[in-house]
Amino acid sequence: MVKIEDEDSVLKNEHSAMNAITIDCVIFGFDKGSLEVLLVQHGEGISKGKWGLPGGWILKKESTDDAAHRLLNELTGLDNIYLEQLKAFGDPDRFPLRRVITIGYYALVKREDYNIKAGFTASDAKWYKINSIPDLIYDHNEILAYSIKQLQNRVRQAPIGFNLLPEKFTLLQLMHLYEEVLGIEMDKSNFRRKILHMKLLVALDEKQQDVSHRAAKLFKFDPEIYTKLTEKGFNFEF
Amino acid sequence: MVKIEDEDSVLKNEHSAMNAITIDCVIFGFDKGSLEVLLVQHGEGISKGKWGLPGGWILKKESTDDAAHRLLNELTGLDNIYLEQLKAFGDPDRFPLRRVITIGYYALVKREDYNIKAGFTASDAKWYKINSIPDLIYDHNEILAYSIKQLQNRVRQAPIGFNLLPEKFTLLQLMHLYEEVLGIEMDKSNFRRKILHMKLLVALDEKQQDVSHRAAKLFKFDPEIYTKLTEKGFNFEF
DNA sequence: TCAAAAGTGTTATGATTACACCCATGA
DNA sequence: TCATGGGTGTAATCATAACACTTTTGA
Repeated sequence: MVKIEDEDSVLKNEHSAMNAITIDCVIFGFDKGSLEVLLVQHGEGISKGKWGLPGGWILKKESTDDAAHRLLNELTGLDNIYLEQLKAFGDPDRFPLRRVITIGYYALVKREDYNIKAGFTASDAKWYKINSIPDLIYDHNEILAYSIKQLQNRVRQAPIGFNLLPEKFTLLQLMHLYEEVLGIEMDKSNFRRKILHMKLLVALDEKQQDVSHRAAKLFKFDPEIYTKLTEKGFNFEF
Repeated sequence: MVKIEDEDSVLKNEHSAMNAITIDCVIFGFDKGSLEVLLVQHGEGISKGKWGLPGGWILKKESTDDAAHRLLNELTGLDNIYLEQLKAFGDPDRFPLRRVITIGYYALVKREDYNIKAGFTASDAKWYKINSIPDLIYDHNEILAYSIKQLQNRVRQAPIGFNLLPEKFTLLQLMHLYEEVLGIEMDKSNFRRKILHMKLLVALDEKQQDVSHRAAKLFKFDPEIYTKLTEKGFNFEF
């Protein structure tokens, strides 16, 4: 079971893992027009009941990236999650018991894929909307704030936003995602023109189901053009 | 005296500092139209004679940012250097003796300010042009490559490039800096229009001295607009 | 007087913005 | 039939790219 770096695991895990460095992970999801993050609750110790970012220790034989992937998998059961390192957070007083530096990561998951792993209950892990985040343990509010800025930057430079959407999506869903992440309003018509002009999307022969208005065309993204744009970046200046 | 993380200091410094984490720093300079980095030479141990990035240990009571500033100051004598963290490099085999994770930083210095510190000789530290970097110790070539990419990104989003130039500079010097960092050619006329249009620069009542052609007007940047643009970013899409 | 760099001006093209408008569909 | 979102069209404005041109100055 994944733990957030807590007072107990500090004492228990020293022998089997790197003992001055942890991983903390901001997991983003997008649901009903809202950007959310997955937080976990401390079970024991002095921070009992408080929420924080999921995290844990780095094993002696694994890279930090591997450690982050492993922790994510233990929590969500998902492989192949989009994951990027943020940076290291190294304030000497960030962790109360002793000096621990943490490496921040952020992940983008499709909410349709997400299922809480056995070992976790609804009271252990919960999605929080980005604008109603509680007071978190240690420096986790700072890490979260940094991750949001980073997401806003990255989303305008590479087509990573798709990792938050279902395989098939409508143009307006995509636009709402950008509006929510960037905190701005966009023009429907101009957005359509711009995004279609990039040739990144493939129109499907399918329409939305079960909506109480005109059904919109569904799109997916072209994986070939996606990798091309991810490598050389793109300019999404809204 | 600054050390790059070497086999000796691993053994000597364990008691006084964080022993599984180091700092490595890419120091960029701009001289005669070329982008350069400052490398230091290993004095002892199995990597004797090889070049690497300057780096060192993090003291128990200092933040990672403070550690990077301290190491830079010990090496160059400079305070107030422009410094940004890159990310943590955490491959389990990156350091040969045992598991050490390093936090990469990059710094931008004005070559006019730079003076090698007492304790260093010319054979200890040397500027290398970006396109003739030797084979470096550990994963330092990887860290350097990453820092160049990061510099290219940042330079197009915030006016940080000025940290590499003297206080007073001509528009063409600035343009050549961008050309060198981004590895592209630019149009003089279009560059002038674009950069002046941003209102970031202040024209001085001074001209270049001692040039064998028409002397160019000197500029400095407006610190107020500079901070504004640094906060909200700018778009330098060349 | 010539080379070298400083500095200005012009035009075509394309992207961006701010709209207004029509369409399809379930309640 | 009306509310809701889906989808199209257009004109004004602005940024960019490519280019030719003039000016200044030391050697």
